[in-house]
Amino acid sequence: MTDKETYESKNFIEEIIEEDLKNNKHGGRIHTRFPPEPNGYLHIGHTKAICINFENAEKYGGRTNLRFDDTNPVTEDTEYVEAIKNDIKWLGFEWEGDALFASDYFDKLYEFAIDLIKKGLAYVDDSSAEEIAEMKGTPTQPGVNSPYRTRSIEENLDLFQHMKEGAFEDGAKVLRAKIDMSSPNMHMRDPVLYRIKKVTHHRTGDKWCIYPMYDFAHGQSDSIENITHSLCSLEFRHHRPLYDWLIEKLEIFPSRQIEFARMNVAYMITSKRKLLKLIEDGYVTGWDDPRMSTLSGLRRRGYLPQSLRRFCNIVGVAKRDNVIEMELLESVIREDLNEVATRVMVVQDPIKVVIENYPDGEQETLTSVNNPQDENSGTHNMTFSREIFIERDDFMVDPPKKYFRLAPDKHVRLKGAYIIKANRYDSDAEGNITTVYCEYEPSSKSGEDTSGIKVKGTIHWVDANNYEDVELKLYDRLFTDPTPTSHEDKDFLEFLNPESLKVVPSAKAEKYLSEVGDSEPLQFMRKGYFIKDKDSNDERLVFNRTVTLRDSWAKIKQQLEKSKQGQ
RNA sequence: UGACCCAUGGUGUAAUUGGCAACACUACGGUUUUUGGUAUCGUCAUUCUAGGUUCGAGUCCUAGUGGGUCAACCA
Repeated sequence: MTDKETYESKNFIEEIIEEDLKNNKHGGRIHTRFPPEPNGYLHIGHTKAICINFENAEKYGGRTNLRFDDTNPVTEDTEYVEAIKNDIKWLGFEWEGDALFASDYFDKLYEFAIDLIKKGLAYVDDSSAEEIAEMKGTPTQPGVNSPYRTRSIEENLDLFQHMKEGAFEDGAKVLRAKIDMSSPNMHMRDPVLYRIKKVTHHRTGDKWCIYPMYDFAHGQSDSIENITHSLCSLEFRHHRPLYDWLIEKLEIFPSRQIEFARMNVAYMITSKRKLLKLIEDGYVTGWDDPRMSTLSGLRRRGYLPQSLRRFCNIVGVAKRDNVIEMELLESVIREDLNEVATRVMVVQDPIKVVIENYPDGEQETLTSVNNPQDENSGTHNMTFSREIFIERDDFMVDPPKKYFRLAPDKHVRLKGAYIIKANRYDSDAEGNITTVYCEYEPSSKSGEDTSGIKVKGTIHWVDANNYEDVELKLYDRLFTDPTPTSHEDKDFLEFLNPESLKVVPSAKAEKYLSEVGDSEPLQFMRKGYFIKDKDSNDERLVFNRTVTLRDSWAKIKQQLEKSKQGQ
């Protein structure tokens, strides 16, 4: 065994951690954190951040805190706190101790601010937001010092205390760090540390009327919690010098910020503001609409938590912008569902088949394997009789050569039952097939076939004398463009897919479907993976399509149609 | 017209740190199959460009090009 064979490739974060471990930095302790703001639901993009933080800690024997970054009471709410906790648990992660809140540190943060003022490194600015923006300059032009920048420490201390006590109106004053108004990094141009907001906070109530900004709360919270590796996305790169500056000046625990590229998935959006817009304007039914990129949406859609985690691991971690193809996500979920889904037969668009040589009034019971991938999955029963439903797609009057399904004078196997042959059919005034008349081969029963008939196709079916009507929700991508929010000249709503949801009000399902559990993964054979929806009740069963099965016939069909047009 | 980050197949990541560009997905073509599913085999790259260092460069250096980020009292 050589080094070559034992070598395992590491991403850049793992390399940093292993280097730190090697140097016994922080005594070999690894402590990460996931810091969501409770102002919306978690989405697929967060999943990557969650996995990176929790899995790296787990891998290197460390811990991970869950800390809510709740420093802006205007947009935050406890409803989101509960939803976020629920989603993280669903993914299978356990955070260290109780959930933490940046708002737990408001007292400490206030002391930090006083410390900074006393060190002559922060000042109270009376300028308006517009004036501050004006004085800040632009990325290509240096800013200018605020006239209030030279206030004495005593005056700053006094003013800041009065800010805290509510002596000033919202926006009248802010506390700023005194750094460098000509820095090429805009975040170092005397960033605002505290602002006045006379707003009730979801946890601290009316105790405070000044609230710290992100830059004065996040890194400090990391430090207070002794976080060793603060893993965040690339857009915070420019904040890092400020993150480090504050830690240095405050002389507190030196957490280290490391940035990675956030994950983008084609045809999905992850802007909380835009997701909220979809809900508010009624394009979707809520945060948990199965078309949403939210974890609650994906869960309702039938995605498995381990699939999402595996997806994030396959995608990897790096520092370049990326858009992951949806096909990869679908491949991962199909792979997992294939292993566990119970197979059932459901006809979505039925036509009736009458088996003329099968005795009228008779019914037999056949067994159906629950999952051919799993020997221990068992079987369930289904009935067969003279009249059955098959899929409209599975019969063609004048089929092309490559069509392996039912057609006049052609044989096909009914999955788990008999071989049948079509003799004739009825159609309505518009030419739609209404009934196909067939004969079956009694010696071809599934598992004991002595007929010797070779068939190329096997189709699914449901006993027309014993079935359950169910509602199906067939979901497709929510947008027609892979990156709907990337167009400067067009609003993302212009790319909404009008066919993102198709409802099948009464599909014909085998009876067994009424017995399946709420979160039992299902495969509707030859159609796709489904999961029972929470809208199901005693009168009506509703199923969401998680993802279709791969469909190579659809491709062949498309090619046939194309070549037909070409002629 | 500033600073910072990034650049390897259609997509996303690798390349044991300077030594035969690999894996997965997609696409295409086979095999198997009582799901046109699953499984399985095969095909698809002169590493953004130009110089340089070196016996040897995807990797190091220089310049360019392209993409991204930063100017909220948001996080």
